[in-house]
Amino acid sequence: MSKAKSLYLIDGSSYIFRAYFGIRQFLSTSKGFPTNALYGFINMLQKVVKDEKPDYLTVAFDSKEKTFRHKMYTDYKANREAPPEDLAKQFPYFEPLVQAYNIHGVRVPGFEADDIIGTLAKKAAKAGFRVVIVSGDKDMMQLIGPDIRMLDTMKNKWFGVEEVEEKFGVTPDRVIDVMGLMGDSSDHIPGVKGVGPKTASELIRKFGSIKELYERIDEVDKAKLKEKLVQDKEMALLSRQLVTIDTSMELEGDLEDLKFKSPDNVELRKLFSEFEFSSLLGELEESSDPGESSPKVESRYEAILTETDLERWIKQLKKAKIFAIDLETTSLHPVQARVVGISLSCEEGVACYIPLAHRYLGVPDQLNLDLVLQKLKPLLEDPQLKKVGQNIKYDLIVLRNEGINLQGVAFDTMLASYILTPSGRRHNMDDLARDYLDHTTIKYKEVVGTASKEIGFDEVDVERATEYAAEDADITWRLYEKLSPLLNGDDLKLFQELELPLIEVLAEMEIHGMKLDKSHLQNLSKIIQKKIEEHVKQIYSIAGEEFNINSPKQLSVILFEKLGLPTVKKTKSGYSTDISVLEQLAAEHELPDVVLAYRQLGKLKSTYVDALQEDIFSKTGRVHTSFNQTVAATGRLSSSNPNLQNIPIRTEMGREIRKAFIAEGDNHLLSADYSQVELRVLAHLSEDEALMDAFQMGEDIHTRTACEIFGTSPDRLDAEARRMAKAVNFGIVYGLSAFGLSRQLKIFPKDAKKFIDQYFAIYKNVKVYMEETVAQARETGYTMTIMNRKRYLPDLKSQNRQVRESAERVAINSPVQGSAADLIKLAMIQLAKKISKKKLKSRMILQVHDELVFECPEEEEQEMRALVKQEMEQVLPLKVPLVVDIGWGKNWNTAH
DNA sequence: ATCGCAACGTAC
DNA sequence: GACGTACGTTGCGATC
Repeated sequence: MSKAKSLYLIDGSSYIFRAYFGIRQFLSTSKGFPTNALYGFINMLQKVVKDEKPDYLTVAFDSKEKTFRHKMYTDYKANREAPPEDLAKQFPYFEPLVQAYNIHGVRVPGFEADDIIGTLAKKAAKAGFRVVIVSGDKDMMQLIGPDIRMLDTMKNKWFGVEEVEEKFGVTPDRVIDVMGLMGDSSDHIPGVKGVGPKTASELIRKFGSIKELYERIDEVDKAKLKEKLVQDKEMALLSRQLVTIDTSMELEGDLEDLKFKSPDNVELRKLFSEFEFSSLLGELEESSDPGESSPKVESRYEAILTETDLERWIKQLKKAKIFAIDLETTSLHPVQARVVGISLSCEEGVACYIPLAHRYLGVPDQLNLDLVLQKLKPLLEDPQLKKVGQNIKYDLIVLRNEGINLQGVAFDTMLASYILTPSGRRHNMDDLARDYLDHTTIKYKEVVGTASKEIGFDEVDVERATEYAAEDADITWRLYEKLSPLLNGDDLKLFQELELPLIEVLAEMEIHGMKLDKSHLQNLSKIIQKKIEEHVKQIYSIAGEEFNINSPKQLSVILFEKLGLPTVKKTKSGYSTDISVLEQLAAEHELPDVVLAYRQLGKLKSTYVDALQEDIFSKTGRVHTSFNQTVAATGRLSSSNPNLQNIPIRTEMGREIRKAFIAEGDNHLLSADYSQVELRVLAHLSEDEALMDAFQMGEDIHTRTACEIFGTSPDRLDAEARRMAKAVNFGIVYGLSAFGLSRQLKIFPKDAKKFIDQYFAIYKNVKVYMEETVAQARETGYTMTIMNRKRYLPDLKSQNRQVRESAERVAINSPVQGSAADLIKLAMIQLAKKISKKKLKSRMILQVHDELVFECPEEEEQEMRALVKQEMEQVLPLKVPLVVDIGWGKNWNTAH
């Protein structure tokens, strides 16, 4: 332990930008003042103060004026865009903040933070300090030496002489020469054109410096390179000067001024409350409690390589009754993943990693996979021993492949976070650890290697794998301890009664998968390809030239420049060519219709015919989607890899694609879908007499609405009127506007408004309900579903009308969409239970929001028809009946 | 080569 | 700008 006093030099300006761009979540005060950069900056400061306990500390800021570098080179930092407005607003508060921490802040006109830091670093190192530069900027690496190191708090990375040599291939004092040659695009430093980091480093290693390089330029053997170097000689010399940090500035005062005292809590409290940082305020109160400061958690991670150690852990876990588990595997796709290692934790800061299938030269002796699984199996299958995981559905599926039926799943940190805050944040472990534990995790990418050469986890060094994997279990455990007290009341009920039991149901569905008829898809591909080629020919001939029809940009040129068609709608970067635009243009020219036909076929072919085949497991001929439980803000599920929730159905060709979704062997598919479930939910929630009546009488809701709006009887109703009423019915749930409806129906906004007014005149309480829902959400901050699923909508208070109105539509839609999601999820759990209890061979295989698909043996048809209908319709007693339509067939098209 | 975003289109 | 919730493909510019 060195006794030298430590000096930490923080690169303030760079951190302000990094904090702003690093915190994706938009933070603001209730008045809408942005605070995300301030928050990130404070986090960094706290981290340095708490973790590093510096003896001396200063924050350096860039000069507000142009610096001496601008005078040397007018283009310096020329491609820096002006800071975003949100960020600029926060600028004035950083210096007061630093002051409140009782930290000496420095800003010198005409100089950058780098120069201040460089000057202080050299001075302090000379005076015997241990210096740490807190920054992420590679420019700073030229300053590193035996007594000067660099810390990047955001990446939790330390840089010493060795790390610099690793990065630049040269010692720190030669970094400026390397950078002079390679330039720095972010600061608009040119360097030598065509010379990148690799070449630059090689050259400096050979010649020692730029000066030497040009003196011995004839020794450069590659002619091209030599030419480039000669051409840009001046630029190289100038660039070197530009990247050179000034270490001999005249600074007022002396090092003793930088001594770190304790923060001025009164000032800090003022600022934190002004920024509305309630969690920071809370910490402030805690820390000012004398004698109660909790020590930082020391983590103890170990790799398990002997049976003795394994037994010791098994004993611990049994004693704990609940533990966190996390698997490392060979694949992101759980159905084909094999276990590489298992990590476990049942105490904060303590975790183990059991490497099982690491394979690389010199790998230490690992415990046998089967042996370990056999030893752990009784624990994992014991429902009394509770398990905690982060996205534990994944681990459940992988373990199932290894013959283990995980029981006793009591907590999923990802799911808990989703219940608490379904939207506006990510639920992955890295983000959760950062936000709830203020801990920066080791990133998976950092372990499996850099972009270009990524290795499998089984090739990762056991020591490194342990650091990473054990941390995952530790963090999962700590998140469990943090989140479980936050999850209470309605949230806890929803979690325990709906989302947790659903995990296993979804896992079974994913494991089972759905059979696809590959040869049918291959045939379709050929047929569609032919049609596409015909369309392409026709399009080229009409356009008079060949171009990429898939490129909206190129298509725009043809439509709007060459053919001179009128522009209808703009996108961010040009003119829109989407479906509504092309339909409108079809009246003026023959091309748009062909493009529309081409687009439709192209979409179907690329996404649903060709790409889908890639997802078929060749062994079984089945696809295994992932049902994500923590993505949709309303509580719906989502499906990916492949997405089976948006398989076409509306067009003839779409239905052809559905025919490729088949049942295995003699089995059949049973499809059960809720009829008008969202409108029924709306009737229930609003208790609107007319709407409830329509459903209670078993009427066709679109026909009923049409008759009411147009004042006719069902037998005299024309199809057109019913179509419009249908659009109104659908639109209502989304919070539609007269303008939106008019565009959809291609009628005048005036007429659309009439329809909407008519609608609300009939369904009076629907309007009342919507207004009340928005008002209540504004009051409480969130909307709620039938099962008390919350969705927070801070934008309801936005000053920006557009933002606010959008939030209001969300407030109207979320309870309806979310309640429908609750209903079907509950039905899924109950159905799965019944199917298992009755020992049926039928399997639930898909959920598409209001539809469930089962794969059934023929002899179970009658029983399944009755069971599914019964369970879905009676899932919860609503004020209107729920109706389920059942279909049966060999493929999804005929079953639906 | 790889990444990230925009535009578009499919479903409910 | 104007109607909610998702995911995947393609093009294309930026980055390495």
